[in-house]
Amino acid sequence: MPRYEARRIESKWQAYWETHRTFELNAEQARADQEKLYVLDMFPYPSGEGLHVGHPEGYTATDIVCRYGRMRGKKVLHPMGWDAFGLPAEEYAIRTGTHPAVKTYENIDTFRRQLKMLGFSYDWSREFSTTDPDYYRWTQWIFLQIFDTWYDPEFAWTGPDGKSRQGKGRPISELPIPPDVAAQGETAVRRYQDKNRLAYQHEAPVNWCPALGTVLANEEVIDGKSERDGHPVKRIPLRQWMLRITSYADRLANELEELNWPESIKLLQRNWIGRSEGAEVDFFVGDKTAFEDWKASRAKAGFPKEPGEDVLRIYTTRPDTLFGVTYMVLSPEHPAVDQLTTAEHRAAVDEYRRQASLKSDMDRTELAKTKSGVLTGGYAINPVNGQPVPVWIADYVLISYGTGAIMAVPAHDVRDWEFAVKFQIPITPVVQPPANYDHSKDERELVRVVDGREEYPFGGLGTAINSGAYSGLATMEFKARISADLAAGGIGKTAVNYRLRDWLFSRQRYWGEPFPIWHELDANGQPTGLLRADTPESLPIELPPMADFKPTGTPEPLLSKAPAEWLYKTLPDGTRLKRETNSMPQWAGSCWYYLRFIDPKNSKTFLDPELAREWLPVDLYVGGAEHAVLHLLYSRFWHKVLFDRGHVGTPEPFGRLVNQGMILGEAELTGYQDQAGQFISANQVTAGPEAGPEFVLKRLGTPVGAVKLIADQVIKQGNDFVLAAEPEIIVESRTFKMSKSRGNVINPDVVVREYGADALRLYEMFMGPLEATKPWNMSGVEGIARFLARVWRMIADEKSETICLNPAVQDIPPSPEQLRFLHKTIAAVTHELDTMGFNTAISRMMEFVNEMTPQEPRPKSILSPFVLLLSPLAPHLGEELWELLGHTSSLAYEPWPKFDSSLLVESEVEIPVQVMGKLRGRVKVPVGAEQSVVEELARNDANVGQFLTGKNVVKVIFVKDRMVNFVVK
RNA sequence: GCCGGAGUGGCGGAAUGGCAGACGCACUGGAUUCAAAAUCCAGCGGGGUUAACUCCCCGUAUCGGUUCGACUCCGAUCUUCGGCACCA
Repeated sequence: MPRYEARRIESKWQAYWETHRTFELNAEQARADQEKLYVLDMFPYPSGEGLHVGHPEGYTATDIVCRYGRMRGKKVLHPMGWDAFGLPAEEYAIRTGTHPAVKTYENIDTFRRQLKMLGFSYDWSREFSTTDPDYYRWTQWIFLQIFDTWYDPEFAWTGPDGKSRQGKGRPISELPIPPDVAAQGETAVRRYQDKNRLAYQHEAPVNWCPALGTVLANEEVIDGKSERDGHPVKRIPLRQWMLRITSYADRLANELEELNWPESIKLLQRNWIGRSEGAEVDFFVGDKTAFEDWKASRAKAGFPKEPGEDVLRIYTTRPDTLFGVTYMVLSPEHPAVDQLTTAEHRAAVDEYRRQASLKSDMDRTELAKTKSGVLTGGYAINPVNGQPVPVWIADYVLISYGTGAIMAVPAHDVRDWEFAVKFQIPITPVVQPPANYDHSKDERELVRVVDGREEYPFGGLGTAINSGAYSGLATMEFKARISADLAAGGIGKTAVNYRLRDWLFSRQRYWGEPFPIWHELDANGQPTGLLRADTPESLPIELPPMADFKPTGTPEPLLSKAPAEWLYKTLPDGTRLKRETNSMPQWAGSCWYYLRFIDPKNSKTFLDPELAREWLPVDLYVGGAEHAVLHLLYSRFWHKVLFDRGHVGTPEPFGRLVNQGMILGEAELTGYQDQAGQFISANQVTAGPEAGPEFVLKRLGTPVGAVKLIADQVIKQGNDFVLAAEPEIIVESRTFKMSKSRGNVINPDVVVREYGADALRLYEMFMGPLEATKPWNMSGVEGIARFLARVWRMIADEKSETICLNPAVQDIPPSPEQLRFLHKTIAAVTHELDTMGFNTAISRMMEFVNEMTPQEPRPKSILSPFVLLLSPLAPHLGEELWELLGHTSSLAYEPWPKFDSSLLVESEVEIPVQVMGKLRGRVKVPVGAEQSVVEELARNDANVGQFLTGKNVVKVIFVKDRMVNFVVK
């Protein structure tokens, strides 16, 4: 009575693949002369919750591509590993006292078991975790490479990819040392080098999260709260490690061009990098007579690299509005604030700066609606017209962007306008808008009425007015002209800025990679600021044994509690050294794992160059869009440094990127009731205030209860769902992200137990396009399980006691129709797999089964190729049926079925007949029939004739084998 | 606010300029069964019409346009999801 038994079949073939090492790519195969296919999943963080249904979505897609690739004769690299450093394991350690490694490797075991249960064709011999010392040894090694590199923006060169570039990461030993630095001796040279490295230390306000006991990157802070768990974040100054990703900003933006990535992701990255072109301009600080001298000296000496104490350097994208400057703003943290502040304003300035320093990013965002600031009392001189302008400080200017100082042109910048209106600063228009200009929404909101006339800020392009000799120029021309004039006068220069900031690379946690860096100590045990790097031979720097993982409660890193023998050492020359006690962020390990998979066991180098040439770049990379910027930008950055330093030969790590869409929970119907139990339409209800009732009436704010409804209680009316019993009441129908709190999480273990791994795989692929967000539906899984059972019965005998072929399956020649149907299916499925159209590939196979199952007898020669088509998607069932059809070895490397296009040609085709573009009939014609033949037949069609009689056919549109259309008058 | 994606039956979706709704789910009716499950068969956007699955009208968020012909291309609007949000 063997029905389709997923569990029996799946465990049998999983054991088979494991013992036969079916999917391992050994050293010889890796170098074989075959087309390569490197397919990579974004490796998971092995959380304590285990696998989520979102994981198998991408993993199934890549598995299908790999299995299909093998059958197409490619050598396939398909690895899996674990991104296992990070907070949850450490938090668990804090709670329980268990070492993070213990919990981490436990979780990994669970994940591995779950993934194997789904039958993915990973080469498990390549598995590693980012927490393995054998792995993070090389993470540290790459850090040392970055530390050993400086960026030379002028350097023109041709890379191993044959492309010419300007700008290169070069060894620090090649950094030119300015003579004045060299003259100061070796220590000065070392400090100069340290300042120029791609990995450098920097004291800056950071996002300190007391609850997590760590500093977070800007990217990890959302609305002033930690991205993970939403703990509050404060800004405090701290010495941190930074990676100079901004040096690569242009290349990271420009080289997106050649990648086969979704355009939306490329755009996201470009916006994140946020390149802006403008000019830096120096405003002289001093009196008017000194100003003329300064101008003269600048005209001679040119624009200096560092601004010096006698000027305020600003960045602007609109140098053409210089004549409209009516004030300047420094960010509260700007170093020149002290010097500029007059005695009269000292107290107010100090208070404002104190307030600003206390403000978290969240407070700043909340208060963004109103501008704030205070006068310093200082003045600077506008270089284009010699006018002194007052200098303010305000927190709408950020220290981390541009020069931390702006020239304010209220007439042409909405923020400056708002500020100027509030503080009654003059507004001088210097750009005339085009005649037909419509103000933007932003601009209209800021309208003010002066002498009965409406005035608006204007941020667009126009014609210069009130701008001295430049008046009358168009904005773009003005910009170019004045930039050149400023440069000639040594007062300004063109400059580029990025929204992207350098990458804050240190964390204060235990469970991360230690830095391979030492700090030199002076006689008092204080750091001198000089650094020593560990040698590559001394790697890995393993995490010290520790029993207490409680945060220090201060920004002092947890590793500062490490044993002294780990923390300190003395060099033969007597220099005392202390280890860097920060650890690397979780991104570090995931920045380069795709490289290690190519050569995971190598103990001599992080990646054999020959293998790198063979396998890079990754051909297909699949994962969630949540990594659209951070991980993908960081990885690309590291890869480019390794490229510049000659360690990899491709400029980009991931050739093709596909983002799988999110899987949402099952759709939920919600009705709303007031306190009396009376139903209320969903459009009257809105989310309640924070810490109040969850839902309230829109108009009255009174609390409203939500009840879950079942499908029978609801009907569709127009665009709304309404109560069947009270059709005037609109109910809400929507889907939500899966979350523990909502209780709509689907556990893949349960699905596999109930329906089998093949059913789960197939269902996730059948739900819709891979990239789309789509809701889960358990009866859809049942439908897929039914399909698999139908496939089983098409080939296997369900009535027999033993597992054997269905008696209808026979060694007979196929009929021409069967053969054509098979070849149509092969052609369609092949095309769908090539374009990753898995949902439609499955539809085609369903059609095949619907067509073949009723037929008896069924020729084996038709069913065998079908099993091959099915096998990448449902590999367990595929193998089982393949065996049943008399084959003795795995189908994993069986050649993919070819289709004969001559068999696809039908002799007759039915084509639609349209009159004025409306379908009025169909005619059957031989394939390739000429217009005259088809037209004749079409005119004779009774129904078509009805629409032609009494009309004048003015034109006939004919597309061979597709359609015919009569245009009549 | 800005940027990007998406709106097609009760639901997931298919069709990317040429027969709208493939395939699946749900539902309805029937067969089988003592009964049920499973399975099999049929129907399934709305309205009208016919002796006839006959034919007609409407229909892919809304409004307008291009075209012999538009779910598909263009313009505007609405809704929704995602990202960014004082970046000078």
